[in-house]
Amino acid sequence: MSSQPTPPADDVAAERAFLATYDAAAFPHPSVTVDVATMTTFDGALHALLVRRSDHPAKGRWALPGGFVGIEESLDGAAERVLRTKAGLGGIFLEQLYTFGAVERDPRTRVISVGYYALVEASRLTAAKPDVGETVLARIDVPWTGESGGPVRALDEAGRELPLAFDHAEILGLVVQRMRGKIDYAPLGFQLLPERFTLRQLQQAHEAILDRSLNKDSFRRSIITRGLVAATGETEKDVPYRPAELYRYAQAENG
Amino acid sequence: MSSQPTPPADDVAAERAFLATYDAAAFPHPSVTVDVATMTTFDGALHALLVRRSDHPAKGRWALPGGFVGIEESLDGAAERVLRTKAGLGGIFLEQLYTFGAVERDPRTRVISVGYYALVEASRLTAAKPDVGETVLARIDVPWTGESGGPVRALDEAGRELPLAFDHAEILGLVVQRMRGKIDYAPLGFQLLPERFTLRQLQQAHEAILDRSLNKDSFRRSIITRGLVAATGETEKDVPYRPAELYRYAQAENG
DNA sequence: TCTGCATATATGCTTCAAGCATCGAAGCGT
DNA sequence: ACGCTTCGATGCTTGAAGCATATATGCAGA
Repeated sequence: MSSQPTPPADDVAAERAFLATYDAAAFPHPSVTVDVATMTTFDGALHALLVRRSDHPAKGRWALPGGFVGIEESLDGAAERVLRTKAGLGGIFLEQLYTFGAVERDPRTRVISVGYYALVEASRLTAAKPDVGETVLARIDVPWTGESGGPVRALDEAGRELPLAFDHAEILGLVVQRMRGKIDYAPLGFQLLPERFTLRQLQQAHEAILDRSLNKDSFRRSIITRGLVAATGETEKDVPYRPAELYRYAQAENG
Repeated sequence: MSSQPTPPADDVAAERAFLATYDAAAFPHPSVTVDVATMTTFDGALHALLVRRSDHPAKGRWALPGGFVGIEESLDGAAERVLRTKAGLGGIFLEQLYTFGAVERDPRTRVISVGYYALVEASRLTAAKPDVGETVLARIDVPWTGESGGPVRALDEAGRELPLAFDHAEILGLVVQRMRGKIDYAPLGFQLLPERFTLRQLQQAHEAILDRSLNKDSFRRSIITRGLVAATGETEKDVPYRPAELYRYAQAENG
């Protein structure tokens, strides 16, 4: 805030003197990690990237990619680093979710975890090659119950439930809840689609997030009248029915 | 999550052995604090409790009450403790807001701050006696601009702008933004009023949060038809006009 | 080539909530 | 008794969403 008045010069000197003697390591601190839920949609459902833990604690269980926050690294920077190094992804939507601070959430020691979630189109996520052992794109099943979704389950392609490490089921539940609360007014759906998409694809992304079907005409009208999309004039190709027009995201030009 | 399968017995033994040798203090950690914005409404505006910093850094500036998170204390517990010890308040609405993790946000050392906000009725806040030096109930001015509010200013009763420490202006801006986004569907307004209140008082609380006037009839209809309030049969007293009926909050009974 | 099919896209009707104006009701003060 | 202020109800209008219907378009198969 550059509009704030500058303190008197002698206060500045006193502050400098204080800082020179401050001992940051004088008392025990909780550790801080970031955990990143990378979400995408396909087959009409939300999916998240999970990695199988190769070490204790929770060895063998499935977890969100995460890492400790460096001493000279911002939280956002740490989340970007985890996303880049553990999921092989960069330049995508990434937003802080919530911070989880229960004392016993990690059995090793006191760990506070700042949860993030990222959104990416499915083709980029399946093409990305994470360099961290065994991974899976798990279907995240959180039944629609109006407000705060139902129980959280992570399923593999065969429908088997994957056991999650730590409190990561809780984190994923909050990710889904946040996405459901936000998609009505924030352009989350576009982050899950390629640059050009049909309105049907956009609706399917919304339906996957919400876990409920939407009225087709109302959806189209709402998206178009709000000026969220612009027609490209092109149509989809190689479909066995009438091709739909391709649209692109048009960042709200209101006036 | 008790529904998860139990790992095999030998894995449990291996995990115990691992934990016995884990050294939590082996690498440098950022410190973690909580900062609590205690909000109330009166005179048609939002107000926040601020304390004047008596020590460096930022000596003399106004700050949100805060404190370091203990090694065996949850984040929510730390926020409750700060609220109790530094504002003299307990048993009120308290919710996590966002976590601020820029590297240079505190000049002492690396400090990550988990922001919380609390809501309380004005009479309880003015009656509470914080035991931490000089305090002020600052009017928080964030102009309504539709989406993400305007510039954040903290003003004393005379309208003078109070200089804020660290990134606390940013935190307060996010508090207001969160409250504005949430009040349409969450019962925030009731937290700012006594148990029994008139619909006019509730509307004034909403208007103070939003910094804009609301249509009286639409507001009444919306609140009543959503079943958010129940009439008590009593009316307000000692008013120089027709007394309005007193209502109380009725936690959404939908069926 | 013609026909059927699946989907896209446009149009109209109904329902419901919000904005807005009007009007009577209920207390208090002069 | 009268006027003032606010409460609280009623009705009208507008706009968005749900729903149904009708037409358009491209492909596949007879």
